[in-house]
Amino acid sequence: MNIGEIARLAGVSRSTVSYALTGRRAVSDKTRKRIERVIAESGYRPNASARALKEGRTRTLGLVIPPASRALTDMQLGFVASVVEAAARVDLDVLLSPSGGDHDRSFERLVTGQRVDGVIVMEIRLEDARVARLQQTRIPFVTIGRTAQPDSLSWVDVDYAHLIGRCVHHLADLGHRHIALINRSQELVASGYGPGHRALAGFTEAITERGISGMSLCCADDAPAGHAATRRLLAEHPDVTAIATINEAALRGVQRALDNAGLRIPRDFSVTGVVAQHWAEDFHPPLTAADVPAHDMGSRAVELLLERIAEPESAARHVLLSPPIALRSSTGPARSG
Amino acid sequence: MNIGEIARLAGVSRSTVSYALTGRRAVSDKTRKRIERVIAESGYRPNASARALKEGRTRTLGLVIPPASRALTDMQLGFVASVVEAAARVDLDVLLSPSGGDHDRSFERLVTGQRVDGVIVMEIRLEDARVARLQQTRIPFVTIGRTAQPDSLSWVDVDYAHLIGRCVHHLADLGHRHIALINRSQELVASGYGPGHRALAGFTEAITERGISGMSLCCADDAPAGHAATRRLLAEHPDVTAIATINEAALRGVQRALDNAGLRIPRDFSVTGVVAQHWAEDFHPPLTAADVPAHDMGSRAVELLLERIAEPESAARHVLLSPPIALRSSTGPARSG
DNA sequence: TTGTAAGCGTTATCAA
DNA sequence: TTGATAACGCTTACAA
Repeated sequence: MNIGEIARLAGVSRSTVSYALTGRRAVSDKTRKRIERVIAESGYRPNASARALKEGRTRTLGLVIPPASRALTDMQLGFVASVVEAAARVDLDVLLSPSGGDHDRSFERLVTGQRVDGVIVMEIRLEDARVARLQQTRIPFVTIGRTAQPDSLSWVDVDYAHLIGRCVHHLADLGHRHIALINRSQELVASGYGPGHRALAGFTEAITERGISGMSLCCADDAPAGHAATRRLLAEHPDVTAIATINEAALRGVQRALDNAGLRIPRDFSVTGVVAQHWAEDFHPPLTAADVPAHDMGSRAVELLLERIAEPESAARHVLLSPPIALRSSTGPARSG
Repeated sequence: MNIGEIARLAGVSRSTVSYALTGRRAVSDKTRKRIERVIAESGYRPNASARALKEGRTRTLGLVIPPASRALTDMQLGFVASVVEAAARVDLDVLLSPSGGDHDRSFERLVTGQRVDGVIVMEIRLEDARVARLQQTRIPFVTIGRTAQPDSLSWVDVDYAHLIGRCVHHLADLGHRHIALINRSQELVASGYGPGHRALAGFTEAITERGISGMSLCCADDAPAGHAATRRLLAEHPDVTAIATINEAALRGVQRALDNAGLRIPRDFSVTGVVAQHWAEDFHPPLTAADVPAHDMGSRAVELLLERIAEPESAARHVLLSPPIALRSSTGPARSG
C-alpha cells in the first residue's frame, strides 16, 4: 500500500494525495474527503524512509546513552525517559545509541548516516571524544552535561558546584565544622566526569570561604560501597558531623553505616546533597537535598536541539539548572562536643 | 556527499561504488582500493533512508516502553539497556516508543510507518491493546511478558508462578506455616499485569499443596508503600513469619518495617521472592531470591525477533525463564512459638 | 570487471 | 483545483 495505490483508488494523482496529506497545497473539500475515506479504509501511512529521503530530514532524534555494560543510574534513566517523552510530544522519534568512547559503530551510524536530524549526548566528560566527533560533522547536537570548553556548545546541566556549595553553607550555618563530600566513583572522576569535578570545586570553595574543615572521598555507585566508605570515614575522621553527596546510589549504604554506628539522623549526624527526588524521599528521614530535575533536563535538551536544527547557525545556548534545596529532615544543628 | 560524488572522484560508476561498499559483487582490488581511499578522505557514509527505501528494510528495531509518566522500574530499565545492547551487537538501531494504551501517535508511526523491521513490546498485559494492534499489521514482533493467549505469539517471560511457588516451598520446608505474598500495585494487578496474576496463582497453588496458610496483598512500587503494607501485615496477621514478594521497589520499606518491629532477618522473620539481582544484593542481609535475568531477557527477545523477521511464517517461539533461587541469607527456620 | 538504467515511495516544481 | 514528472540517494538487474 503506497501513495500511488491510494491515488488510484481515489481517482486522483499522487501529488494530490500528498497535498491532501500534508496540507501544503489547497485541495477541494470533495476530493480531500474522498482521499481521506480511502486512506482510512486501507490503513495507509506514508513510508517514513521515502519521506525522509525526499524531505532531507528524518523526524528522528538520536540519543547517545552510556553502554549497557555500565548500568544506567536512576538519574540517567530519568533523562532517557524525559527525552523520549518530550520528543514524542512533538511527534519525533528517538533512536538510541549505546556508545562509550570513540569508534563505536552505532555512534558512527547515528552521526554520519543521516539517520537522525540531531543528537543528544548524555554523560558528558570534560574531554569527550564523542563531542569532538560531533563537532567535526555538521549535525546539530546538544549535551546533557558540559565539557571543559562549553561556551560554543548548546547544553543543559545542573550547577553541581553551586549546589554543593549551598549544601556546605547550610551545614556550616547549622554549626557543622567538619564536613565530608562523598563523590562518585574514582574511575568516573578520574575519567573527567564533570559533576564529580565541579562538585569538588564547589565544595572546596565553600569550605574555604567558611574557614571550616572538609574532606572528600570517592565512592562507587552502589549501597555496599556507600556503606564501606562511610564506615571508613567515621573511623578515620571521627570529628566529621555531616556529609554532602552527589552519589545517590550510595545513600542506602551511608544510611546503614550511620545506623550501625549508632548515629541518629539528624540528631547526631546530618546528611544532604544533590540527588534525584526519588532518592531524597526514600531516605530515612527524608533527605534535605537539591532535587536533580531529570525530567526537566530532558525536555529542555529537546527544546534546545530543536532550536539548533531549525537554525544551525544561531548562537549556542546554555541552560544551567540550579534547583532549590528542599528542606526535609536529614540536617540539623551540629552535636556540640 | 553522496554515492555519485564518490563515483565521480574515484572515476567509476555509482554501481561500482555500491558494490565495493556492500561486497555483493566482485570489484577489482585496484578500483576497490581507489574507492576506499576516496571514501576515507571524504568521510562518506551511505544515506540510511535511501538505503532503507531501496532495500525495503530499515535495519532498525522498535522498542515499546511504558510512558515516562509511569516511572520505569529498575527491571524495565534493564530490559531497555539489554535490548539496545543486543541490537547494537548485530548493527541494528533501536527506536523507542513510549506508549501506554492504544491510539498513540508514536506507536502508530512505529507499526505502520515502515520505520522499523520489527517491534519488541514490554510490560505486557493479559489483554493488551498494543498486541492486538500489532497482530492486525504484518510487522514481526516479540513481547517481553505474555498475554492471556500466548500460544501464537513469540515471547520471552519469567515463570513467576513457578518461582513464587518454589519460594513458598522453600519457606514451608523451613517450617513456616503462615506466609504472605507482597504483590505489585493494586492498579497494575487490576489492569491485568501478568506477573502479578501469575505470581498469585503460583503462590495459591503452593500454599494449598503444602496445606499451610497464605495471604496476599498488593503494594505500590515504592519504599513507603512497602513500609505501610508490612506494618499493616504485622499488625493484622501476627502469625505470619515470612514474606515472598515480586515487588522489588517495596523491599526497602519492608526492611524498615521489620526493623522497626524489632524483627531480625532471618532469625525472627524470613523474606524471599523474585527480584532483580541488584535489589537482592542490596537487601540486608542479602536476599534469598530468584534473580530476574533482565539482561538475558533483552537479548533473547532480540534473538527471537530476528528469527521472526527472517522467517515471518515460522512457528512462534517462547522462552520461559526460570532462574534458580540464589540462596543468600534472608531465610531461615521459622521461629517456633 | 565494470557501466547503464530502472525503480523504491515520497514531495515539489511546473503546467494546465 | 489538479496532474504529470523530476528529483532524493541508493541497490540491482541487465548489458557490455
